Amino acid sequence: MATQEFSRSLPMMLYRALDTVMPRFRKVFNEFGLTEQQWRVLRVLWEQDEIAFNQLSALTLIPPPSLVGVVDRLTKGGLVKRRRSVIDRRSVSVFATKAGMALEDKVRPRVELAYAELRQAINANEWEQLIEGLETVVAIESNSDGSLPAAANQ
Amino acid sequence: MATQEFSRSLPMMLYRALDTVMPRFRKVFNEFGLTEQQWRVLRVLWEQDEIAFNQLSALTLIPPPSLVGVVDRLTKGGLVKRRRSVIDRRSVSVFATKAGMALEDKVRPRVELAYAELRQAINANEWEQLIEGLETVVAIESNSDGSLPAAANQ
DNA sequence: GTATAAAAATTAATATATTAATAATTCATA
DNA sequence: TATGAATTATTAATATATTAATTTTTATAC
Repeated sequence: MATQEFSRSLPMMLYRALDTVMPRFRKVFNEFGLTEQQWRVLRVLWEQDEIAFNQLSALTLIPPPSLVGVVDRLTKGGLVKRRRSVIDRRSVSVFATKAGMALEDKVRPRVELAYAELRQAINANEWEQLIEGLETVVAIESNSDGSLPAAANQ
Repeated sequence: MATQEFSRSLPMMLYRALDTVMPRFRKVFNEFGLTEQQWRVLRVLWEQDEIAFNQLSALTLIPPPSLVGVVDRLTKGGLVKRRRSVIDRRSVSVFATKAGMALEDKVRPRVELAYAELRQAINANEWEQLIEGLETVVAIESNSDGSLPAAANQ
């Protein structure tokens, strides 16, 4: 039946994979009062003292309009702060407060344990192939209109 | 650097893959005034005359609280209708109206063309391996608490 | 048969995604 | 150097996701 074809399409398989793996992580985030997106922001800031807003958006995969709210709520929680650039007053950077930095020791080991358990559930070779396959997808050139370049159709 | 490790983690790679492939599809949906989720519902109803609400949720991967609104808006647009079961009055089924069915001929070829273009951008073998890898992930047993079964840690 | 539990859809509250538009600033160039 | 274009973050409007709670109905146990 063709509905099966739909269920096994690349987009649906990607969504199903996320639905399979993310709940175990979100459970950890929620224990610390964090949302998934808030954790992603902190995860980046733990390794990068201060980062431009647009780079933070790129690294966390959180679109700018959403990131505004995520940073707002992290700021309200005392975990991060904004700083406006003096050189280019359009741009804003974000950095973690002491409280935000202190969370790393508590949260990160728990998340990495969940990740290790996930990895152990899958054969190492297959895991590697999967990541490589996803990198191939990500490497697809996409124009502003979302269409594929002509060179790809060969 | 460890941020690279984060960017190549399975969840982030899944998100990046979706961010790469979905815009070209959403562009088509939007041309017909449909959201991605609305299209998913119609995509199922085009092949299944009438379907239980909870099965529609499972097939579309739209969680029930979200699906309520999606079906509401499709109903308001005259594309689907609800029917309450006489046998079990808790359950509801959904079916496409004539207008909803008529959309198939216009929308589906456009979506399938976009899908074909996407497939051509990736080597056929790699595509197959990717889908298989995703199926392995989806097959992971997940308990209600989100942890992996002990048998998986071997 | 009745109380209790379970199931199904829904509501509620909050957070995030999507798309378009806007305000402030900087850049480019004529 | 003034002006129009481009950048950056943000707001706005709507749709969806997440989690918990609720309502209605059905199933179960006693």
